[in-house]
Amino acid sequence: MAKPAHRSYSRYAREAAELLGLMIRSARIERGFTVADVAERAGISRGLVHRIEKGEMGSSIGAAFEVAAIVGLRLFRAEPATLTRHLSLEREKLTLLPQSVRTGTTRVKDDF
Amino acid sequence: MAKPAHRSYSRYAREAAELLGLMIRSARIERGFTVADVAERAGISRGLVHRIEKGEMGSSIGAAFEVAAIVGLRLFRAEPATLTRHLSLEREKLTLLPQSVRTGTTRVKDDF
DNA sequence: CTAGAATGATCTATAAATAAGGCATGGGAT
DNA sequence: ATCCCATGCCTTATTTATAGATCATTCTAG
Repeated sequence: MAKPAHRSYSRYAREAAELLGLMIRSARIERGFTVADVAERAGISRGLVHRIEKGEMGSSIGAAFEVAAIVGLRLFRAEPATLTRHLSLEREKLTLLPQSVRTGTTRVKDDF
Repeated sequence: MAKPAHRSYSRYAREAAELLGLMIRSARIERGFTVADVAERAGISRGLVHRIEKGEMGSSIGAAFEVAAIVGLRLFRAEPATLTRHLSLEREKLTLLPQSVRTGTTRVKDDF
């Protein structure tokens, strides 16, 4: 049973999605692409590109990130060449972290 | 389920999603949250949080961004307080751009 | 102004995501 | 070492997103 409808989202999440959509639209227009252009190159429908640019929360990560890549938008302020490097660093960082979180026990809050 | 779409994604889009997932997982563990904790707070299932952390392309923008917000991850390197400001700037920028793109003419916009 | 084109919005059938639950494994604490 | 519990990974029913078509509107170019 999936959830009954109408999810609630935090303001931050909503604004982040809206900002992503606006940045995608800006980048697309600056590059002279139509919505249909981007849709075809991304292999998705025109309507979906439109919804992504509107920042609708239901669109998939894959579609949104693919569109962002097509219009040349850099996620995480990382160049394509350095994104892989960021990935490696993050993977390495994770191996140093505990692989499961134990609740109940006094969690160390000494973040650094 | 009759037509397996099997979408193809660019390497950049895939890596961006994976990086987002890894950063979410790092932030969650550093804060001492379990997957179940985050799922409950986000109002989604445990499995979905898990898939988001794995960087699966099918998960929704809304779920992923909500989880990111819960674990304290800053999208776009913007603080929550400044995200709204970024939104305003981006909206304003868009009003200065042409509101539709004409394909036929190679518009470079390098007008005089 | 007009014509053509891009955008925005709505509808339906279908494909896919999600929730919920269970189960196996592995890590962390004792 | 044992015991717990978080994680990871399935399956299935249901919900939701998506594709595709269509239409109205708005913008741009001429």
